[in-house]
Amino acid sequence: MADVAQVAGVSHQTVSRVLSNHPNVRESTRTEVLRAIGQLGYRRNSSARALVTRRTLTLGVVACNPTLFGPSSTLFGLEEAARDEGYMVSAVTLRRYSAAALREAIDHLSDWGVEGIVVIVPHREAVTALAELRLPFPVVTVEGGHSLPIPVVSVDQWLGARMATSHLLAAGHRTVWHVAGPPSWLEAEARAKGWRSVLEEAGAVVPPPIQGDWTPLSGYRAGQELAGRVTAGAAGRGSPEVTAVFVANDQMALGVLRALREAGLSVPGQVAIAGFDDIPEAEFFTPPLTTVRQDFAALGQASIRLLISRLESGTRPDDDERVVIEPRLIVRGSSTPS
Amino acid sequence: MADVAQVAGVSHQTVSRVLSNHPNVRESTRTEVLRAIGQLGYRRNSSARALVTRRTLTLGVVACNPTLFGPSSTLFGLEEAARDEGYMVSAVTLRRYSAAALREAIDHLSDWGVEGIVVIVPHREAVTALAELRLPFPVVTVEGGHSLPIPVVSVDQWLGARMATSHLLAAGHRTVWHVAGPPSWLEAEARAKGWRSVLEEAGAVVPPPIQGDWTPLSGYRAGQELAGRVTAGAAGRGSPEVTAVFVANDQMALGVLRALREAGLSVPGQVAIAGFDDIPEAEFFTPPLTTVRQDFAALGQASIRLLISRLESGTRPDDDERVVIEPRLIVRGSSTPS
DNA sequence: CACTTGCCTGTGAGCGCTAACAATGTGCCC
DNA sequence: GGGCACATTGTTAGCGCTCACAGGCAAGTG
Repeated sequence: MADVAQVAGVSHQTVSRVLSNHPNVRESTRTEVLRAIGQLGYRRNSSARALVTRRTLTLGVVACNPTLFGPSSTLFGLEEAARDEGYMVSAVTLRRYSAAALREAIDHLSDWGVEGIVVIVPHREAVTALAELRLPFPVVTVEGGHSLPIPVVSVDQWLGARMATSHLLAAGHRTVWHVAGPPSWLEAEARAKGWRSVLEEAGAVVPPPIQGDWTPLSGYRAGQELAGRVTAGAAGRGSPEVTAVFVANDQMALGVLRALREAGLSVPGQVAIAGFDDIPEAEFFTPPLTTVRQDFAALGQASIRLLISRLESGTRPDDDERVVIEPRLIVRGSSTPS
Repeated sequence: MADVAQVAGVSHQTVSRVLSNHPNVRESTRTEVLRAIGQLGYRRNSSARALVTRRTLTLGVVACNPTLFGPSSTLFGLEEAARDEGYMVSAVTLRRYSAAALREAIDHLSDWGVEGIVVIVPHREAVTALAELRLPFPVVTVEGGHSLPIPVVSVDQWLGARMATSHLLAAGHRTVWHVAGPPSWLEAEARAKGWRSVLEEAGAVVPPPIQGDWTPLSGYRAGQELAGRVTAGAAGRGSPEVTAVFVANDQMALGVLRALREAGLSVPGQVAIAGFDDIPEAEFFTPPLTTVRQDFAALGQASIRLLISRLESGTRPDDDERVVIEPRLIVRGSSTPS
């Protein structure tokens, strides 16, 4: 910066003012400084700047498996929004979903001086641990559950599950089976609750949910079990007939579809299926999958807006701030005869 | 740090030595300092440290659409590897694939003082622009093409395409059609070249490749065109019969499968299909998709290793350094009668 | 004409840390 | 016992930047 000042024939402070868009700089001086900057290829040192301003303009993100469509889309929207606001995003991924792993990830981010973090880990243990940490900077969670005093941005999972389940019931099915996500995942829990609530309101029998782990393989296994029930159905084993299934995510739904097809069952003829997420592939499944679309990018943007508003207000407003985004039911061939 | 020093009854320099694991510190002093640190909840200021050491320990990543399975998996492996080496990763995503967008992304990273960057943008224009930028820090590309003087880490796309094509030919097909990715993508080009080379070596007719854009929808359209040819095939329009198709990625292959099925064609009975990537869903397509698996996580790890080795050697070794990872053919039902 | 006002610019201090050097204490050799 | 090597600690000087303040100059005011 001293070099630039010398070339431009001004003081380093004037160079600083030009770079910070300070108003009180004569136009001719400004252009002269900018010329010198261009000539020298100068870039302001961010560390020195951060040191004196006490602002790193960096936000941290803790993400769970970012290989999945949802988290990665959220991250995408989040990064874009942060960049527009002049912040940098540093992401850390979680290998295990333990409290220790979360703490380690947050420590790592703290070491680099992030001003705030977004936690995209809809996992009960992790979020609980998060609430217990008293961190010296603001935290926002995405899908972090509503029972903790941490601001959260989420899609209404409960409502989405209700939409899918109601849609299936409305098509005339007596009841709707459910392939659930792992119980430690908050989203899985909310979806299961939504599903159950609709059945109870309708006075329908609530079949035992089948446990999956989000992967297509687990969906496949669940599908095999369901197929077995359909085939053995006439024999009557106390459980209600399987004619409709709400699967907690699209990947598992893919596995279910395959298992049913292998068992010779037609979808939606014999069994209607609905998923959750609306991954790009869902429209091209066999048959195209009825599912619940989540606006992941909006989730990311909202989380950044919330985080930055706390950062810049400086205040620590209500810790129970909530942003809820509505999901949308996308009806396709897996639930309606084509 | 001064506070810690006072509490521990030492100088700030000793505190610094403890934090840097300097050898010459008496054990009793070290524990005393650590105790003070714990008591005060002190954290070393990364900006001040970066300012004086001239090391930010931050790496930048420029990624194209990280919603896709490949890039996001690479990013995942990359971040993990970087963290193990004590670096932080800051990622920026590209909205458009222009030279200007790339420059903007890199500027953004530079402003935050990254020590080096990994560019995961297998796009011709972007990579060419990258080669022309003379950046003051090391750059490594993932799938950045081998024709430029930039170190690159990649899966051998050409070989992967050859594997898939050879596999289809070996099954007895006269020739193999190809649904290609956008020509501006280096991976699309390499896969098309590999496909073509096998056909030429085998003396097979090379059908005109059909252009897609990586999306399931474009695959679906390509599939409709192919289905049309099969049905009209007997009429003979100069083009060879469609009995096998190598699709440049799994998402498009999904679209192709659906279009063929809608046209009443059986896979692999009438048309055999192979894809590329091995996304988690591929195994559960109808039928399960034969595809070429890429080890994306290894790609990310290798890119970090390469980048850090340049960083720490300080030297600027051969700019044509290359790491090539072998792909693997995964044979499933879409290419072989079950 | 002195005085204020507003604009523009320069000066000096210091953000929190590490590198280099200086200073102390401790043990060992001749 | 003097001197040397070594381990341990303290002192000082910046790293490159922004903030607070001071100063200079032109224009307007009483």
